[in-house]
Amino acid sequence: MASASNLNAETSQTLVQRNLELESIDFFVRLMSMLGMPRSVGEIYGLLYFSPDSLPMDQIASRLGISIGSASQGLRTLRSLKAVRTAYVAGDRRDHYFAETEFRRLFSNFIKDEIMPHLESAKDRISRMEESLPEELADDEEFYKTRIEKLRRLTKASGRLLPALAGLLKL
Amino acid sequence: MASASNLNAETSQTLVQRNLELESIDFFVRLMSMLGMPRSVGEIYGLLYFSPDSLPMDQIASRLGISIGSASQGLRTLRSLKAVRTAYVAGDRRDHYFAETEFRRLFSNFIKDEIMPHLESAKDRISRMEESLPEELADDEEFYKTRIEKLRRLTKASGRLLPALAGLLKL
DNA sequence: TGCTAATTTCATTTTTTTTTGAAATAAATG
DNA sequence: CATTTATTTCAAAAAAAAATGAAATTAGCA
Repeated sequence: MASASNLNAETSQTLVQRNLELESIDFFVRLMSMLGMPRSVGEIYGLLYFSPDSLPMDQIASRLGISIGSASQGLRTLRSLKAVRTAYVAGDRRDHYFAETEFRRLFSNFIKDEIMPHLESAKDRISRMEESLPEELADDEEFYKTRIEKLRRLTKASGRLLPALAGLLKL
Repeated sequence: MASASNLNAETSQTLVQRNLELESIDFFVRLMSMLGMPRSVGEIYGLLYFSPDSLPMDQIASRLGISIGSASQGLRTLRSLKAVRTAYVAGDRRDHYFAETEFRRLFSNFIKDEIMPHLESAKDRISRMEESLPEELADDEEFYKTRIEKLRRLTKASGRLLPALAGLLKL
């Protein structure tokens, strides 16, 4: 029953495989939570990362012991980050998910979707600060100008650096 | 009363200054929350960032409308990141806080304190995976080996890249 | 088209995180 | 050294985030 693979992929799994799966889930739960993602998202990705076969949502949910609601939401998040994709499996009308494992691309999607929008709105906020300033602040004027300028440099540098980051990721 | 500065720094503030302060608080609350810091921490830093005078804890709390408990906790966090420092003010036994504004250094502290420890433990977890593997996985063996190797490369690259990041931050 | 299985949505519940406030501690002044 | 002021700590309350589960929707199949 060990390695004949997926005649009945829904049930057979060696202990070694299960152990890896658990480590993987643990690994990605932590990683994702550093990136501000909920536990369930990390669990799902961790499960799929070490799954040789793609898995339908209901199996993801039952293997992880989470609700199908959570699974659906989590998969939506992962899909939007392009961290999972779906595969057709003949004779099964369920969607089958597998992990996208090119971290470079994942990262760059994450930066584009989750970080850059914030940076954009930060720019606006800084502009508003600058506009609010030009009254007559006399002695303190320099202080405020300097601080605003610092923020501007910070956002500018981040806006350049972060997208470049994924490119530097030589994996 | 406008610009004579701090004879009575506890109370006098122009509208322009108050407006900047609010924008700054808003700005840093968002930024900090992206980095997983609680609201109060962002508020405190935002307040101090545009404060020409250093401020004692009780004033920070009352200006922000937060409890002194929160202020104490938040300042502890900021201190540990070296994002604020204290200044002596003659004839006042309270500690007076001001914002450290060198973002490059702040960043590198953040990476060192909040990210690198996780990366370290990730390495261990990957080693454990590798050790658990070397039974006989036959056909699937390659799959698992590849995936583990990918994780190793990811953590290795991150461990190099992240600390270097602060250096690249030319502000 | 009608039926059934798969998936999504979302109000409610649960869990986790953050804040509060008051008691404990520490530190400075007279 | 006693008293007052400043700060920390931490149990309890409040707020925020995430998960659940059941109803609604969608999509495939006969």
